[in-house]
Amino acid sequence: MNCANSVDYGDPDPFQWDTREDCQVRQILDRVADKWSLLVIALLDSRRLRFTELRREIDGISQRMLTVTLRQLERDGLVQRTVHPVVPPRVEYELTPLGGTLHTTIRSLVTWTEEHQNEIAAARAAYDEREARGV
Amino acid sequence: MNCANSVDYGDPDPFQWDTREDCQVRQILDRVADKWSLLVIALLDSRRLRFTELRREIDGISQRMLTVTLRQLERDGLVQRTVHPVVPPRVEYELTPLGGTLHTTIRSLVTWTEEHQNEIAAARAAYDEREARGV
DNA sequence: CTGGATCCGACATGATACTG
DNA sequence: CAGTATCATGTCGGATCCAG
Repeated sequence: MNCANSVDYGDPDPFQWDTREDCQVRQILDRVADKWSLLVIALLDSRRLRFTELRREIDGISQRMLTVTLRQLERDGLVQRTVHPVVPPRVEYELTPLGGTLHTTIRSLVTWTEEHQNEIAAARAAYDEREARGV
Repeated sequence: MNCANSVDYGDPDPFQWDTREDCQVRQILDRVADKWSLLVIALLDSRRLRFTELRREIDGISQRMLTVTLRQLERDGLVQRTVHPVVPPRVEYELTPLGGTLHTTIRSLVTWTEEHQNEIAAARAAYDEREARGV
């Protein structure tokens, strides 16, 4: 990880990654790999969605968490928020160009999960089975 | 999302994803996109690392969380745990073939973050600046 | 060295009520 | 409709101690 944020402690690991806590890359990873952020970004593909539409699409998200998540994504320049000065208010969210590049990556993560969910389920079952016999 | 886990409620969204809470894909996403899991998988690239080595590489992780994370990854069939019956104990962790496929995807997420960290930092600064003026 | 078990506090999140 | 504010809570995760 090329980490702009932390001083050089020396002793780089063989993969050139900075796994230190104050590393900016790690902080951003926590943000974009967040449970709700992931879903919002994956949903907003070239669509503009209203607040309520997003809320309806993402089952289980509370109003508060949707608000918080959208604010963070907006702050990070990944999502564009557009307020239409009408009544009742109409606010639309869409990916910025930067957000679009992240969308691709996150999509591949979702795709990986879709493609391998059965293997994972099988691995879990096998593990639990071994576990049960062991105990 | 092709979701093996939940019944069909009808009304699929235009992108064919299942964003319901009981969706298996969402549960797996939460797991693999977890803060610590991400780092462990990203670090274990064709290397076998011992528990203590991992702990040293991942700054800020507690013993407990490393143990918990590794157990989850092992259960999901992403990480192989090898115990050498020596004293003191020697336990090594490495990616399974399945874990290797995930490694690639996660690496691309890390790479994205590395490449765009400056844009994000700039976006944050701009947002905070606007915020400060607004208030 | 590699954990398991326990305790406990902090923070993230949910629920609810209210507002422009 | 799209939030904000407040309060309640429960989970995550750190610290610590112990064991094989």
